[in-house]
Amino acid sequence: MTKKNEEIYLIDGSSYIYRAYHAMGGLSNSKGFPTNAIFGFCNMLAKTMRERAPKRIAVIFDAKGPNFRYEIYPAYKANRPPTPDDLQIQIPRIHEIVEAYRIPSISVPGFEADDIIAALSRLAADKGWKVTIVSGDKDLTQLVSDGISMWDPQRDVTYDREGVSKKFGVFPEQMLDFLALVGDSSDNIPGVPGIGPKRAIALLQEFGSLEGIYTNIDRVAQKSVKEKLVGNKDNAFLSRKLAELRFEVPLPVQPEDLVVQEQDSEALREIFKELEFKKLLEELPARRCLDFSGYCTISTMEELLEWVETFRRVRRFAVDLETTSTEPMRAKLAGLSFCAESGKACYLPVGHTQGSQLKKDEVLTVLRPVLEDETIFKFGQNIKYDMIVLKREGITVKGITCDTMLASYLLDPSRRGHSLDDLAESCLEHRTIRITELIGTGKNQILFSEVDIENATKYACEDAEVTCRVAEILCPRLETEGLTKLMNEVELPLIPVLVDMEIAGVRIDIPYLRTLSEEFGEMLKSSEEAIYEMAGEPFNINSPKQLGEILFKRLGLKGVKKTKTGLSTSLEVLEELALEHELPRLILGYRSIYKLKSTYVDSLVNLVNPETGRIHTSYNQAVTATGRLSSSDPNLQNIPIRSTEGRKIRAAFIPDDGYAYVAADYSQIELRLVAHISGDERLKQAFIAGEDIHAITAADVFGCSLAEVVPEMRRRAKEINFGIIYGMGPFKLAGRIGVGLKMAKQYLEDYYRTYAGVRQYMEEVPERAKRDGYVTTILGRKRFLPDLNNPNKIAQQAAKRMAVNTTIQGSAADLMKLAMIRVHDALKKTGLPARMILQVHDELVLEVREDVAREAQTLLKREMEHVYPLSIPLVVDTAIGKNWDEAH
DNA sequence: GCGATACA
DNA sequence: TGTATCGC
Repeated sequence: MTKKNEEIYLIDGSSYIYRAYHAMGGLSNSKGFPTNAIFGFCNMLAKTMRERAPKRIAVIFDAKGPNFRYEIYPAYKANRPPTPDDLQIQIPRIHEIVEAYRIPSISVPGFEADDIIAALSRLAADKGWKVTIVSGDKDLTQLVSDGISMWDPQRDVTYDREGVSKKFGVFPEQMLDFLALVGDSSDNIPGVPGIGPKRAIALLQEFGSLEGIYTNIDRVAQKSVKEKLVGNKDNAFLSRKLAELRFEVPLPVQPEDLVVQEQDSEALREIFKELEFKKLLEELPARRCLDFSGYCTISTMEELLEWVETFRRVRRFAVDLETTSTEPMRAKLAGLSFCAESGKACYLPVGHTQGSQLKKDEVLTVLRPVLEDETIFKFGQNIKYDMIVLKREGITVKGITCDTMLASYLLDPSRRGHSLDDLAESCLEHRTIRITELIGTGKNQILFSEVDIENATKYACEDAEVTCRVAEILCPRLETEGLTKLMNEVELPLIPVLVDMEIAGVRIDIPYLRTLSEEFGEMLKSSEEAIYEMAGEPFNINSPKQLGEILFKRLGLKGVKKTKTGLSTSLEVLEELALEHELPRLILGYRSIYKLKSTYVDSLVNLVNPETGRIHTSYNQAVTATGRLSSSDPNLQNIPIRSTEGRKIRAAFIPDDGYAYVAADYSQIELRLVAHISGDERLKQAFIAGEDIHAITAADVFGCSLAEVVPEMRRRAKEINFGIIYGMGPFKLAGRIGVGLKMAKQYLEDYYRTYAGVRQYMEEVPERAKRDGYVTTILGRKRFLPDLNNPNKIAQQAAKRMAVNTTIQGSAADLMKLAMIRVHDALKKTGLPARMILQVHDELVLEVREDVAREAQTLLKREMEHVYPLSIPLVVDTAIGKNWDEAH
């Protein structure tokens, strides 16, 4: 009896494992457990389940041990190296995952997965079922027929009879003969040596089959081909036997039994969590474990006063604002939510377009004393945002004792994603209501103030409750990890500093930028013309694809360098190519100008806030793995520092009328920290003596006196010093200073001989980190480096460099943050008409009323230099100017 | 040596 | 979603 409309999916498990393993190198979770094969396999499986949702399905694996092919041909797969360890340990997890999906899995001793698939697909096809083989392996296309097709979810292509022919040039029934001729080096199947895919296709198209070829062997025109075929007839037929799939497999199950059951989502959640498969976790059915019944909307003054009483009584609560924008300087307040104890939360709408609400001003008047009372503790998630919005409403929030985003960041700065949604998932195993569920996405997005109050209440109360609960989990964790002090003395006190900086913003010289835009535009135009001229046709220079066409096809330059999705056109490659052709040099110039023009010159104007007339760069405190701040809109860290173009952009940052800039930057803070932390006496002495450190290094490395150091020697020494900080290898160093590899090695050797303390330090840091699992900075900031135990040597080396570099960069970041807090305090105490407006790299910039510029300069230098007691002096260079460039 | 942001 | 360029 044939059943219509029945279908079955047969997944070629083993081949996906190998494919994933080889396609993705180095993937592992934060504990260093390799996950590349599992990841690739899971994605394939998840995609199949998501898009096809088959009722009948099985994953087929190779069985352990030999199979019949070895008996026919002992050398079968002989050249295949044994399964690598880091793949082997992934395999049990893959089986667990298949089990958790409740998908039947099959393997049969003595047979390969391909044979089992062959047998099953024939059985199912005979019943009239539609069979889909899930695989990317061309060997299996020999099974494709009317009822059997093959699908590769990775490339998302389906092969039916025509598809196979189109892709491989032969029909499914010829595939076996094709394989017999071509062989398979990875399985050590010989085929006919000298016959490649092209020739095999031609032969099969002409003679139909292997037998056809050999019965008509005299008609093979090319003599050499004929000789090869004749000489290797046995090989050809042996190869066919090896590639031929067996249908008579003793199957442990029948196709009818291969029914998928409901997946065990909890088991999958556990596994994905451990492996850190974020996207797959996200795809699991949401688990919403918070109870909304204790949530309420505040719509009367009585209710509000009652809540305020509660805040005064319990003396700690979580706050969260709902607004109309993610940019705090543009956001309009829609409402506030609070949570003082788990299970209970309230939403206080003040700016919704519909529904009855209390008046914002009255509400804020009632809330102000509580929010500004520093003895009543507040928790928040990225509370800097809320503080900016509230400060614009005239309220200075005090008493922040926990920011869940920062807590999460301190606990694991390399983790990406410290959003409330992430924390709810990882700390509470709760899937929060997503903002897009309320306001939609893209063009149809509405403002939060337009959301109806009932839904807004659920959303906002949930956020407040999650913040409260997460704070209760993360704060004790900070304590046990020894991070509380860093939190209380650095990260939390830094928040009000950043709040003031972001609110202050910076003035931009718009007319100047317009002329600069024209100037850069002219440069681009002429550069563009020259490029088109040289290329012979106009094209989109910014498209790496089109550029690649021109460079490598049209001009025939050899794109021997890097690839991934085509040939690379990176700086490195273009510089190499510049030796042979002028065009790459022009492209390089074009690119740098274009980037500056588009990301700074033209976009700075768009960032100007219409209300304040200034730009309000946002400083992110929870992004970098080393502890540095990052900035966006605009990203100040990326403005070229030395080039004329970069300086022109900095000149667009100007102080208010009657004000000046005072800029201060730490001189050599990283090398100084190397001296301090490593305790290397010679390096310390150099800094204590206050000498030019690069010149001293030059004298030490090149074995001469300080007076004999010429500029070129100093330049090389400078590169060596950089190399030390960034963990540069001798090869890279050689490239940078333009000497041979041997010479660079010698330099490093000489350096380490002179500064033995530095060498010891650079060796000890990764060792200790390997023991502890993390490195620490001068103020105890941690960064976990699981890759120190990664069997992948490349990843391990990288982690070693990060270990050293993080202690240096991270310590510098610690001190800079401390300095910002000190300077901010000092300015407040002295009441100087000055405010901090920029922080970038190792530099701080104040906007100061002109008449007190010198005073501010002295204060800035003093506070920064005495930020923290060290065994070497910190030196800060300062300058005053009428724009940011001048202040150098 | 990689990171962070921005653009295609 | 991926790649490049600036930075440290």
